[in-house]
Amino acid sequence: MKKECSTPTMKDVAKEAGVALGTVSKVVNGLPVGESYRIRVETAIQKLNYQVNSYAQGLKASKTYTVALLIPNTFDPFFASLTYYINVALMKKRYRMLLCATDYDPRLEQEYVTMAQQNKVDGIIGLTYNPDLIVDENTPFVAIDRSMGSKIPCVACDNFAGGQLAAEKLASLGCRHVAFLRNGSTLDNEPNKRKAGFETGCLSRGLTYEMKILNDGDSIEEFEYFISEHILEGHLSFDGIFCVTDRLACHVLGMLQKLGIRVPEDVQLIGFDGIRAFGNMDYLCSTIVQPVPDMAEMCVDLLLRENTMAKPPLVCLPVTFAQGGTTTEECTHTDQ
Amino acid sequence: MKKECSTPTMKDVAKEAGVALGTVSKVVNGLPVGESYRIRVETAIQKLNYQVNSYAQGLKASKTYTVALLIPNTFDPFFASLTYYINVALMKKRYRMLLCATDYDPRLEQEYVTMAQQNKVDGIIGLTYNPDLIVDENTPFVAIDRSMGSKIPCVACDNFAGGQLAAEKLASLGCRHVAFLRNGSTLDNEPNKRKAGFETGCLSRGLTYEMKILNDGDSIEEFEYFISEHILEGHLSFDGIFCVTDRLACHVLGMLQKLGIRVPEDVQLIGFDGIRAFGNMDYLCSTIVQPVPDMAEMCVDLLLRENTMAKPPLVCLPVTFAQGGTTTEECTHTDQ
DNA sequence: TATATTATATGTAACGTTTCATATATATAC
DNA sequence: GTATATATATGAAACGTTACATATAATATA
Repeated sequence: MKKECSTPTMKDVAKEAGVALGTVSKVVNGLPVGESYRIRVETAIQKLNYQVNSYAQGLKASKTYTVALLIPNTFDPFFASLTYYINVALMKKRYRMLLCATDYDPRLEQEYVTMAQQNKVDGIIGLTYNPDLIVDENTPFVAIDRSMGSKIPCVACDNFAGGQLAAEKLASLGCRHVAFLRNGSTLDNEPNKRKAGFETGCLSRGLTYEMKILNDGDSIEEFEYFISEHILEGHLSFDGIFCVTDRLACHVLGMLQKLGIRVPEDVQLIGFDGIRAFGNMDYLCSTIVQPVPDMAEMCVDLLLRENTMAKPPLVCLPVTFAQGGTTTEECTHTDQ
Repeated sequence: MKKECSTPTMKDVAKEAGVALGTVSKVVNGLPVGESYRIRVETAIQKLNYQVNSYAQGLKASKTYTVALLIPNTFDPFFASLTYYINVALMKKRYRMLLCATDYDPRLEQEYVTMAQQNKVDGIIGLTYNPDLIVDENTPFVAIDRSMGSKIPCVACDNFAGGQLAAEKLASLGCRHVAFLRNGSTLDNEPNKRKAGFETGCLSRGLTYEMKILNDGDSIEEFEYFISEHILEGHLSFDGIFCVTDRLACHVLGMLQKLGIRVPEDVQLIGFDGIRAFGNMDYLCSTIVQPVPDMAEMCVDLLLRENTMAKPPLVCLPVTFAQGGTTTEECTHTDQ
């Protein structure tokens, strides 16, 4: 009668049902209300096709059931997988997810954090690269792969153990002299522990090793020079390579093939992350697998934890090795 | 003095600056206001670290600067890329994005639509599989890859032309007898026009062809039987294959290699989508590339168009061919 | 100097909920 | 039949904004 086009409000429902505003609110929120009232309200809701306005709810309750996810992008398979599983974990708890693709841009990261806070999100999960990121004290924040002080919990896989595992795997496959290749962010983040873990593993298994670390901005072709320099009479001076990511491992695989070096016959290659072609097919390379679904669940749990129990500053989840064709099958009995 | 812990509101800023509420609002929204007032308000905002509450704004304006994206998941590279570029396009217009991963579940799709509407989003972009999806009349909706009636615009690449292009490419590479392989959803959606386009292309270039179409639930292994059945004396009876997606093409590539058939020497293989390893590296296979960034931009443009100009029911964006190693290099002069 | 005209700040109502104190109806006891 | 206790519905206030009608100050005109 009054306003035809706009969406109906609780007031409209109340009028239609001939009850008070508060009664409608109770019905909508499942609070106890007389049977006859409930029915009248429910039919009115049906008739008007009423839906609650969660912005009004959010304003009143200052609880919005929304969480922001800051992540560089969604096309990197690791980020894509994390995004998906965090979305699922949030949905399971009836939370919505605001996606914020930051493209590794510290300025954009800060902008998104500010925006998220204005949006009164109930929390932020962030895989960020801005060492000076300012997050408001009373917006819960969970970091992925980066420690941001003792107040902010960080979720990561056990990167150190992963590095160790890679070394041990190479050792048990018969490698003697190995290499570690790393590129990407040089910030002090959790994935950088892969190097320390790998060194520790090499030492404990008697492997000698060398390293090639690229800084931000260095061309990935540097790895090709590095590899070429280690070819003597058609042979590579090392017999195993551990790359800091599967992404790098795939690059390196291409370089090795171009140089006529066979994988895994001439050199064993292990990556890190557990990337599969299309998400459910074979691993792209032999790899240390991050438990992405568990990490996602853990982020959400930590973020939305109600109890005041102190949140752990770092949660490391276990990694596993997966055979992906760039290492030989393990022979358990012979020690060549 | 009063409430220490809670976030400051406009009222607090007004009190701090000694001005009226409306003046603060004007400053925040960049409306004209006396210079001395502006300075006083801005310093107060700085001092209190005030941030607008966009839930209050949303309630008042019934405009939330939020758009929901419904997509099956983010780990499929095509979806991941779409998600990223839509996020970027929205951000460019200062819109936020609510990510809704539906896992192809029609029930979940409907649930997300309802949720999005309650959330008073300004619009929904959806790549959905529920033929009966109910979307409220006054929530703008843009579909990707599926026509949902004349009222709802649909954005897609030119799938028909893509099919044609694949056929023409195979023809110009010297193929005589080709095959079309399709799996995935059998709903009436835009990508299914690839088949018709391919047939048209084959006919116009004098190629004979056969098809193998799998229905929902059929095992992908069926393609392996199909291929095996067409091997006579170690030779495949066709010399070109067009797969409905790169994903399928990669599967088929594996099958062919397993069967000892060389690609592209024995058979040329073309996929569809334009998937690259890790988003910025080589194409996984020779492919018809969808213009994902343009499609993303178009979705956002159509969704947020202010003018009342009738929205086109279907927008097809041009595709291109990309060489990805599963076809031979084109020899422009000889016609073998 | 007094008046008309403009420009700009003020403060209140409204957006659609939830909550809580109040009012009403129902049942129980005397 | 009245008084008391209990249960449940009611409606106003509040959440933090924006917009508009009103009030105030500043400027131009006579």
